[in-house]
Amino acid sequence: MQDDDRTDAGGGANPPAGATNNPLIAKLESLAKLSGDDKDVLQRISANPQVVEPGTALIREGDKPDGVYLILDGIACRYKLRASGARQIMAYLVPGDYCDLDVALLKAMDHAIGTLSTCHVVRIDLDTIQGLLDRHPGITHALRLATLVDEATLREWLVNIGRRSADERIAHLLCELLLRLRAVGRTAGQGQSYALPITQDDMADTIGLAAVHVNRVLTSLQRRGLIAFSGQQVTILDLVGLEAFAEFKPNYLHLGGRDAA
Amino acid sequence: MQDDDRTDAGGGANPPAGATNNPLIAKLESLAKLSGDDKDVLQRISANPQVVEPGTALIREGDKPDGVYLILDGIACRYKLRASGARQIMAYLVPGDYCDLDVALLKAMDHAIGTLSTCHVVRIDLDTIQGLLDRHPGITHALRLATLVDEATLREWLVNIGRRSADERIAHLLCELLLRLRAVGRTAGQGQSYALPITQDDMADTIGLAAVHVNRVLTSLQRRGLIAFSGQQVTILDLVGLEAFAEFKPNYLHLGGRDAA
DNA sequence: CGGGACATTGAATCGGCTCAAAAGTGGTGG
DNA sequence: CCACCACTTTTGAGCCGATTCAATGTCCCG
Repeated sequence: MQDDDRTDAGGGANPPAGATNNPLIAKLESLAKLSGDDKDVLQRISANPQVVEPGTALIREGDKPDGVYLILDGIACRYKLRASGARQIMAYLVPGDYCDLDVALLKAMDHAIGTLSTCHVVRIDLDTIQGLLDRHPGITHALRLATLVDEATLREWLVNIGRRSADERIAHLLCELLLRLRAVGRTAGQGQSYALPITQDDMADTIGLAAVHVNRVLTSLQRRGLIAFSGQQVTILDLVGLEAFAEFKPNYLHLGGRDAA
Repeated sequence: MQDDDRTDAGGGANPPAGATNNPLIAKLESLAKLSGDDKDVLQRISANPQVVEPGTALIREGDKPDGVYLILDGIACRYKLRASGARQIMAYLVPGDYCDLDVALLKAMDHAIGTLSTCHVVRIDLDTIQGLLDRHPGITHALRLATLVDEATLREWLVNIGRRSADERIAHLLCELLLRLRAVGRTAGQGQSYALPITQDDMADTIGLAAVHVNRVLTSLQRRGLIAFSGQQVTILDLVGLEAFAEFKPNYLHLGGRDAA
């Protein structure tokens, strides 16, 4: 939809002042040092993204994966479907995220990947990836770190669903998204707000709740003055309060600077 | 406690007929081919395990990890604690499993690892690991596959907690454990039963339920003739029925042979 | 202006929780 | 060998958070 608006909005609060607009570079730089050459290569890879409609499957369960998708704009996700049609979303792919560097080692995907919003996506074939890993140790290292963070995030989501109340779960998710989007320069305002182009249904399938209840919780969080919505733009009005409420500890994101190790 | 009894019990139904008793070798062989030399090296690494009491922390959240723990007997787990004391277990480490090959890349652990039962454990230092990765490509490949399976398992647990009922969750967990323990030769009977040396409290913290309710569900699954308990030995009486009930699809374990890819 | 997707609100229900107590179970020391 | 203790399992009763079902409201788009 209005992705071009968002590009402007992102200009407000990019964290490493004067960073690229390239979310992959920004993400990897938040985890490790990259050389100028590394960045050039990554920039070249991100050229000419294709635009994908919301609700498009990029990879289906059972497929033998033959490439990697890099998200440059929008939100995609990993998910599984039950026979009943119930869906569980297991990860969000925000700008700078990519899927399954080395899943090519496996014979078949055990889950699907699809877009939640309109997305700008680049497909990178295996040879390109391999070349990258062979010739750019700095990138390789950063990508490995990123993989570890993905795993840590997955674990935190398990804690979220398993041991937090509905209100806490949503608060936690909103905190996480703020930090992740900040790291790739996709926040607006004073770095307190961001576009969240997903439906309440999507959010429900993310945190193991029913959509109706997600609605009630969001309403309640707004009434308490913790967050505000205007359309699909979320603003965290009281980050400290929201983090405390959700018992959010950002350590699992392993962000280089600001918050803990 | 009676870990020596268990060693005997395991002798009943090792899957690749005439396999080693070494669970790490068995596990890796279920994922990839290993040379004789590879197996020798792994066998040597597994020598002289130390015995660890139930409820011992092997690694604490915040620690800077300096080695890898390999489980040879018993069950350990990854977990996080909330301020309230609530615990979420995020993974089981059964014989042949190990923790965090390359977590040394990170500055601090974002979760803890501890034993649930008495365990036989080997600590492998980073140099040994590095030597293994440098000199044994076959092992390296198998270890990478194992890491992917760990991730896939974590995703399936998220689906389990997020989108299955209490009964289905427990049924699913019991199915998964049967297959995992079979793959490392730790089942007894006709490969339908195994030792599950954990409390109902542990299980509750694993699947996001209260211990009392775990008890009721276990009782109910027994009444329905799907499983049987004798002490801490579980027997899956009707695997087909249990899998159907839990909607268990073993594809995410990526086991080489028997069940799908 | 009409249709479709999404959000919002209400009412009733239910799955799983909390609290509480009783009944094993195994280990320990006298 | 028995009594005792701590831990775990089992069972009951009542409650509450989240669900389902259903209706209404809102916005966007053709």
